[in-house]
Amino acid sequence: MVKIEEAIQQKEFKDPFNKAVVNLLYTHSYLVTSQNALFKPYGISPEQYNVLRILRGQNGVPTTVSSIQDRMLNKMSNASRLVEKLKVKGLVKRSECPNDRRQVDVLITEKGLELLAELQIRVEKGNIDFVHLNLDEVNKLNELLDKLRG
Amino acid sequence: MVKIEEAIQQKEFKDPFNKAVVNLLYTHSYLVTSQNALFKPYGISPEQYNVLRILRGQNGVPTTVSSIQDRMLNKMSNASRLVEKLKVKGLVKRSECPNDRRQVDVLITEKGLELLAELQIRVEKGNIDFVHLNLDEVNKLNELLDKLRG
DNA sequence: ATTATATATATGTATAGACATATAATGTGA
DNA sequence: TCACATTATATGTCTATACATATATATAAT
Repeated sequence: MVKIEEAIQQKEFKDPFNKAVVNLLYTHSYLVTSQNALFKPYGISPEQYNVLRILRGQNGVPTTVSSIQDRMLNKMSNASRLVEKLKVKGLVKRSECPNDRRQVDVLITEKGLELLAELQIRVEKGNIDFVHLNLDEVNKLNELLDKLRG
Repeated sequence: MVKIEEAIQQKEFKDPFNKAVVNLLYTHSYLVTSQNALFKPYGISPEQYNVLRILRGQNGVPTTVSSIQDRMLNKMSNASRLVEKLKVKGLVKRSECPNDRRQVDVLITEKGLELLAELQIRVEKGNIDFVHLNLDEVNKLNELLDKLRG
């Protein structure tokens, strides 16, 4: 186990709260770097994968762009552009919403579902490998992260 | 306290390990968004702030670009370009290393130290506010994050 | 000394995040 | 109806991440 102090060669932190923020940023980078290696061969980014996951969760019910935005892991991201990229790859379909022409209905395609299914196996297996905690510890971590955000 | 399931409207996760990865990505976004509001008025990004912090930690001893890279929170980042941006703002100085002309010595300037000092007060205060945990909990979180990375 | 290899830094390019603004459609109140 | 605010989506721009590659210098091998 490499403590955060060693990992970034910083002797000490102002307090454990500031240390936790740095630790979280650093651990985030560790996870994302690990995940990127998985996504690379599939020509899709983690963020695009996440959008596909959201769409599949709808079970065939079309979703608007703003609804995707609300459910994204990063609220500051840009659902409109991600959907556009997925459309270019043929992984989603976009259609004008009939009752409100401002809205856009988004649906995952068969091709999207197939790619997602294949990717998901690897991502879920990878995530277990990346997290070097036992079951009690990972449950505790989830609890602390939920509480952290207030 | 908002559980991750509510926050991103996902009913359940494959297992607590996959939940933890998603929880970490989401909590990271929460922290970064909170921090950005602090940095905005100073015309500097969190990443540039982090480079300044690394440089100050050297106490006047010049640091090479690759040494900065090693100590960054995100190892995939680009120290060369961040240093260039800080130089344009007059916050760091770059000079060719005499004993190895491939290397570049980087030093924080007076202006950089002043900006860092002013920012640091706000960032450190902010970090305490953002992390809604008590002392025992935050210590436990640090322990779990260190262990998570293996 | 010459060639090959390794290292330090810089640069090119694509995607995403952060944030402001534009555009179009809808809803609301006078 | 008309003016005005609101909402949904798209777009523009800058910074950072991710990763490949270029360039210069240093080191090692022959």
